[in-house]
Amino acid sequence: MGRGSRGTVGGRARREQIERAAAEVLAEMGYAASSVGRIAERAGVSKGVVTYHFPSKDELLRRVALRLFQECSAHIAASITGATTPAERLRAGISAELEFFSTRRIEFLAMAEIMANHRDASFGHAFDEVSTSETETLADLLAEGQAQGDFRAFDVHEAAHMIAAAKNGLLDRWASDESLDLASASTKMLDFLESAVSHR
Amino acid sequence: MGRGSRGTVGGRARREQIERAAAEVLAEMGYAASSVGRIAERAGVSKGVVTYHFPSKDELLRRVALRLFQECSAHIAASITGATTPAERLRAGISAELEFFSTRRIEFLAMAEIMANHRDASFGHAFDEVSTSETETLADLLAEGQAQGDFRAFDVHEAAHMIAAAKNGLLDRWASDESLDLASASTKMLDFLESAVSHR
Amino acid sequence: MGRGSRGTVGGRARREQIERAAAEVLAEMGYAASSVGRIAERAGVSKGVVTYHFPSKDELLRRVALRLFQECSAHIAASITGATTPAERLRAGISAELEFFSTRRIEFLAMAEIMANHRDASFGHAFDEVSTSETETLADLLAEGQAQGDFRAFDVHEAAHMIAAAKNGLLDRWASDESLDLASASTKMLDFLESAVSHR
Amino acid sequence: MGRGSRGTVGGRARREQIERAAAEVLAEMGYAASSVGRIAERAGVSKGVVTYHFPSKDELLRRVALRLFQECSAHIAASITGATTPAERLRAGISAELEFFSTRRIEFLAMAEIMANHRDASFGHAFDEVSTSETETLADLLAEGQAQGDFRAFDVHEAAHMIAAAKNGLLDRWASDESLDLASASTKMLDFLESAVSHR
DNA sequence: TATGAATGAGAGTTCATTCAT
DNA sequence: CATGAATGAACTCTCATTCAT
Repeated sequence: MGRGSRGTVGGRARREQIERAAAEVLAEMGYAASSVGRIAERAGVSKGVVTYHFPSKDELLRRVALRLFQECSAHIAASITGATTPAERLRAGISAELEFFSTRRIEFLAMAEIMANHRDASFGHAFDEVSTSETETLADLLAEGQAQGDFRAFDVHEAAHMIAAAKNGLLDRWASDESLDLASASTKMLDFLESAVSHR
Repeated sequence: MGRGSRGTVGGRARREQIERAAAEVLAEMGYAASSVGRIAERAGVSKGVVTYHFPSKDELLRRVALRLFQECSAHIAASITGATTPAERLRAGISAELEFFSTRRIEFLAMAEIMANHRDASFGHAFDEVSTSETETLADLLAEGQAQGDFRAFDVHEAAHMIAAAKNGLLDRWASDESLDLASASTKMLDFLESAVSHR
Repeated sequence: MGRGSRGTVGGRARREQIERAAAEVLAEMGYAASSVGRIAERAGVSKGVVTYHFPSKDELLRRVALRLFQECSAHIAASITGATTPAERLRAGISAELEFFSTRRIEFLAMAEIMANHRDASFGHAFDEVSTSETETLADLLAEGQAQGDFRAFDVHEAAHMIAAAKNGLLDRWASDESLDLASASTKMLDFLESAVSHR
Repeated sequence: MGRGSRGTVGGRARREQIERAAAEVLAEMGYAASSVGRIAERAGVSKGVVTYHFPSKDELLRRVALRLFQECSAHIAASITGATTPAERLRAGISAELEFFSTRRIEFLAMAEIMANHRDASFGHAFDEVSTSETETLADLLAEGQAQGDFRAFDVHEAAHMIAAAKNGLLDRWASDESLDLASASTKMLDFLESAVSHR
């Protein structure tokens, strides 16, 4: 603000256009090949535009990844509303995440590239925190289920990590194999997990 | 005669030294920062030495990753010997893998960097195949357990993927948090998994 | 937009400046010593500028050589207009070529370096083809002269090769000895050739 | 002498072996790709051997080229003996040269690569001198023929250059087209040249 | 705002040469 | 004599960034 277009309406549109282009290039060509020039070319603008709208390439990538993250979180939160029991909320949350990404494949692949390669101090931490809070939420859910007698006894923290890992593993599989039926695998996984945490 | 120094005694030592240096740089600075120059510097030799002993940077990284892979596989195979029931073999295999990597942290981190970032045709596939065969072995184990009546009914393929994901997730956690008690977490995970697959 | 700066006005000027510098370096220092860095230095710009304006070093050299080639061809074509008899056209064409290069010594030397050293598939062939078509044109001219009774009988193809060789030999001599009087030597050569092909 | 094997019998054999390998590599891969390593590999020896037997790569190449030159000169000299008239000596000399190279294609191609690319002060001059003396010998021959009334009047120096150029042009053609019938083309060329210099 | 132009650092790789063994 | 090892300079090319217009 003050200088440049950051904050104006046209600026926002440009930024989104560039972020979209960045996601496409990342998904198709990988992190190493995702140069500013290539992104600009994909966006149909000159290289300078990218530098103008983003303080740095790192910032651009950070935005691409974080935005998807946030939208996903919002989607999950909305989907959990209405689920009452811990078991339902568990299913709802994981289903929502997988469902969300399944409609945003390119951005998901881009985010994966960024997270895998971006060795930036302040950046990695951001994701670590998100993933930590995700696991904690999960652990709370499991503890609640145990307290209500729905779930059997186990270490809720380790279990939370494992459930998160199972979900991420599924996303990884889907990332390298688009033909994988995410919905079906998701159901199977949730069935397995549910019986793993429940009294039987 | 020939190219490089493959086969000689002094050459082997140098190569190992360079591979060690490469692993250190990869673990500490990440894939992007692991230039040939930096690796040579770390090894205390000139840049040309690296090119002399390895046909290319890719080959060097491939060796670093594959060697650890193979050693790990051998360790697991040796550890499984003696385990008789599917449940025991499951525990033994996963324990062995985690135990193995816990003694080779730097190389593990290096391998993780390489696997995540090396977008090379013939190379990435090599890892895909290994991980596929790992999952298949796991699935076979689960099926055997079901056949023997030790394990309850579930989709063995999905379960195999989930178990592999849980194990990899644990390694990921340990990768970003050295202080994590791998042995303890491993036990908790295996306990959870065991009761998840068993009749109760 | 797009790659490089092809098409803009400022870009064209820079490109010509760089091509000029490349020709100078090639002429003075030879092919092997004509690195991009040296060319940039001679042009008074940074190394990156060269890569910015030309997709590759090969392309730069190709342009330097081909442009001179084309200008020479145009000059010859223009000079032949007005010559009616085969003997006149022969003289006119060869004179025009020698005269043209005599005003472009540096570029000629550069082109010679490039043609001699550029072992590039699609490139070397381009020159082979041009020289082939040159010889064929010459052979046609000789055949026409024979048909009209101006020239005596001889193998037109071999003679065409020989005439071309004589002309190229003269250029070679001039290339290694700037003080050689190209015009005078040219006249003597053409006199000799004329009486060689004519009835006497 | 004193140090090393220069001058010993075994040394001479090694040197010839290396020179042969160098010629092969030059002919097959071109000047730029003819590294010491590649030459050593082709010779079946280690890289150090080359450096041991030759003070430098340049010296090696110089030897490869000059030796062929000298052998060719000797062959020509021998072939001229017995030819009495200038016209016969002209034919004999040129025929001998073409015939000589036709039996030494690889070395000829190597020599051509070296002469085209070797921009070394003292080296280029050596060839310039040889070619100058060749032309002078030719000019003397032509002058002698004119004095004896065998040849018509023309500028002997220019004619000598032209004849040399025609011969070199023929060799150039053969260099880039092995299937060219050197003997037949040579005869046609000599017929043309003979009638060009003779009274008719 | 947007552009093309320019920069300079850094990448991987090749190579002639030197040297200890 | 011969070797493998090592060096360091040079090469082309890519790229994030800066800047005048």
